[in-house]
Amino acid sequence: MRLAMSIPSKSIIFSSEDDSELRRGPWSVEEDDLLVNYIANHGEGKWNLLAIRSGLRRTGKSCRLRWLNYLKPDVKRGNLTLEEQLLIFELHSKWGNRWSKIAQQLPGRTDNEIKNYWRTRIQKQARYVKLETHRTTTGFLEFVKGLQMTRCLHRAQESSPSTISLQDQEIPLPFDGASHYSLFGIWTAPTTELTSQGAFNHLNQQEQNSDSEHNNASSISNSESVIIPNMTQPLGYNASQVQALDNSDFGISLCDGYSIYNNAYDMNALNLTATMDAEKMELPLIGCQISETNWLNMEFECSTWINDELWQFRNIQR
DNA sequence: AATTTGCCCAACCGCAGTACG
DNA sequence: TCGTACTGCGGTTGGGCAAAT
Repeated sequence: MRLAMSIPSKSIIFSSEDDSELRRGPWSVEEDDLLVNYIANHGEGKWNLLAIRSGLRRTGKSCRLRWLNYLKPDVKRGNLTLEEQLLIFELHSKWGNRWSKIAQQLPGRTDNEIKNYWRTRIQKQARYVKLETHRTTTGFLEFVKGLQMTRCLHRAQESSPSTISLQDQEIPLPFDGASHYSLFGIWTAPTTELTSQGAFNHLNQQEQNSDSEHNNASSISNSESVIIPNMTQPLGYNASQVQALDNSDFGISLCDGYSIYNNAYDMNALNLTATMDAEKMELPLIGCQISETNWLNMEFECSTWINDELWQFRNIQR
């Protein structure tokens, strides 16, 4: 655990002749103590005043951030649990990048922590997916197979709970760099159109509606989601489209049209022409075949699976 | 052993909303 | 009603560290 460093960072601004210069960068242990003691005696709030009276050469803003994200006693440290990952994923699908709102649902977790988690874990997986889909359809197929595997495990768990402990299982997913059954989830982005019948059914619809109007442009509300069944063309990328995405400064865009970097759904990316080879590809684990004309169904089924995974997993947890 | 690369996350920044005089 | 200060939020940056080369 990286704690506050007592060694001043080079980013800390100070002046040899003027000791009142504001400090920046990592907090020292002494500063932490000062802040904790002050708040213990005077309470939170009035951060600018606090910064002045406490003797800290920090801005009030910096003090507030340090307290809320690190020093506050109820701040939970350590890795996010599986349940927390699940909840983050679920809430992000609902609220988008409203980190503080998501954080409110995870006691002890800060918006900053959740934001960092999302950016690092999810982007890493997104890169993997992109890499795979760039070259072949293998990524998608592997992804689907991975899901199928997890579903089998879930079903086994349901039918014989004593034989398989999902909690203890390490279920490798092809798109997940980590070996754990983590909730990676970005792939599920296109599934929002399924929410009326999918995993997020249980979300309070009224709340969804009221929240959707607060969503900023960087996120997508359920009402804005793409209705895949209305599409007349199978999903898929052709080389030029993938190349176009590569050339984009936004970097990561997934085959579902979701861009990690700007956290938006690229509707244009969804309106793609069929480019898959007509040849059929075996999916042994799933026991079905995919042809060009089946890609739409494949996408749809995949969406359903993912929603099911979440839904079933929640049930298992309960 | 030295260097490079990539990941993680604390901290900062700018902006918007709110409270208050 | 206006101006200012405060607070909260989301996006971004950069340093530390460990793994890879």
